[in-house]
Amino acid sequence: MAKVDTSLVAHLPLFAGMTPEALDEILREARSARYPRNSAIFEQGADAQCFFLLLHGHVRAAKTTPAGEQIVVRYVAPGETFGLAMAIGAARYPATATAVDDSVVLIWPTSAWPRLVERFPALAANTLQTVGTRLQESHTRILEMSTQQVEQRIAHALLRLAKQSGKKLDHGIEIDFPISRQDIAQMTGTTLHTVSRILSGWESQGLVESGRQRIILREPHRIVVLAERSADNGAA
Amino acid sequence: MAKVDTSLVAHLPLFAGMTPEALDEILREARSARYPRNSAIFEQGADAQCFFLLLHGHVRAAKTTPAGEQIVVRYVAPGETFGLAMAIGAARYPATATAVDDSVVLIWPTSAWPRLVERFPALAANTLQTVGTRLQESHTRILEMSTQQVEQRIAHALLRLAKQSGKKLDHGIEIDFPISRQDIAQMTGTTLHTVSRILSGWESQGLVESGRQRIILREPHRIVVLAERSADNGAA
DNA sequence: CAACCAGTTTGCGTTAGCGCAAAACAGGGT
DNA sequence: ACCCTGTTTTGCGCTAACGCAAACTGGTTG
Repeated sequence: MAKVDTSLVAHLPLFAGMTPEALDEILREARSARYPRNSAIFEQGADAQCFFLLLHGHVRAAKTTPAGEQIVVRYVAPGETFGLAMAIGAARYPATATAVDDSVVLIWPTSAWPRLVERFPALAANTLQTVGTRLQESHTRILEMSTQQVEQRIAHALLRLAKQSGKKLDHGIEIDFPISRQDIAQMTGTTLHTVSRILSGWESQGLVESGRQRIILREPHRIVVLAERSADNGAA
Repeated sequence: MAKVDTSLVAHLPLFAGMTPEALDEILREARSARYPRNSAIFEQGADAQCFFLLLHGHVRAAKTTPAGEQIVVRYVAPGETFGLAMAIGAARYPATATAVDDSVVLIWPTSAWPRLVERFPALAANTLQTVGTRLQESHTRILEMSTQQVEQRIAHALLRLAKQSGKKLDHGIEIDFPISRQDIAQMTGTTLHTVSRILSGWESQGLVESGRQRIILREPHRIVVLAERSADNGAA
């Protein structure tokens, strides 16, 4: 089994407050794997045999309705865990995970979780922290969907992506993984048509520069203004 | 300090897998309090000095935007915990909690949490389970808001309330705490006007019976049909 | 018992955003 | 270099739901 360098992951929230020996012991139970761009990591409904830690790349977690409509639950950035079905006592994955870029992950068998938690209680505490934060973010998203209109939601979504996975450019920030209009629509609860129209509008105002699965925020500050503008204080 | 009967709470998920002695020790750190109907338990943004376990009554957790709009995050039923800001490492409550009915709660000081978790690791594991479940429910809600129309969302919301806090009647199920049209609107991301219109419609079809802060589902099965109907297979 | 008040109902005009359809576009593979 | 496929753009009509305004209801209070 390939050895994982502890120094690369020691600083992650998941391992906060752990001794190097503990970390070493935990990592010994993991294997690593590479997923090429656009490959499935696991499918919604499959039994949750493993949980994951993303080392490199980007992963999209999406949920599908019986009718086949999808929403993006979140984009996973390097250093984050995903596929934690066992944390909530679920036997099956509640969402589908896809590598949107060539990705490298650490993989633990779900069966190892109880033992690891027993031996390293900090693991449960740290995971609780993470899951709690995600719950908050979820609530914020619900709040936005309930109270803001589409343009503002898209602005927020892009700013969040920029913060989480933005690559600083000379002038602007680029979302550094492939993302389509459709994906943004599924993050914000709208349609790809509406997203396209809005981004076109922004592009003609010089706020963004975008193309095939590529988005650069040229004027982040002005986008923040859009995001925070309430329903009535529209354009002058 | 009033003594709490362990047998009343021993079966709760929060205390799963704990010895009676452990439970006793945990309960010794708690005090109990009573909140009359419509009284505030804590406010969004206040520092999170305590966390709570609801024994009797019902509590509404709501989040407010800077602009003053509200959404209902969830209704807390007896046996559930709330105000777990410390679980996610937040210093302040992310939402406001209000007793919607005369309620009795157990209260622990947030400061006791680290010690309790260290002494009883199962506490963290159980809480993780709970928070994880709530995260899933959140995602389901986002999915619904993205893909379903208002009538279906309201149907789902009422069915959920009925399941969580429904009182079985001879014919039908009554939501057994006061809930207004406005509240339902804030749960489903719509306006009280729209909720009122839809409930009026249902009432004239005999699906529900409702009045001032009171709702009885008379035909739960037919409401399930409404909830599951996809966008296109409308009325015959 | 009357006045009040919070919650509810309903009508009506408006509109943000959807849905369909079709065209333009951009890569990647052979 | 060319085709093929997946993505993006844009036009146009439509409608679900909003927003405002006004009337109504039933429980509570002085």
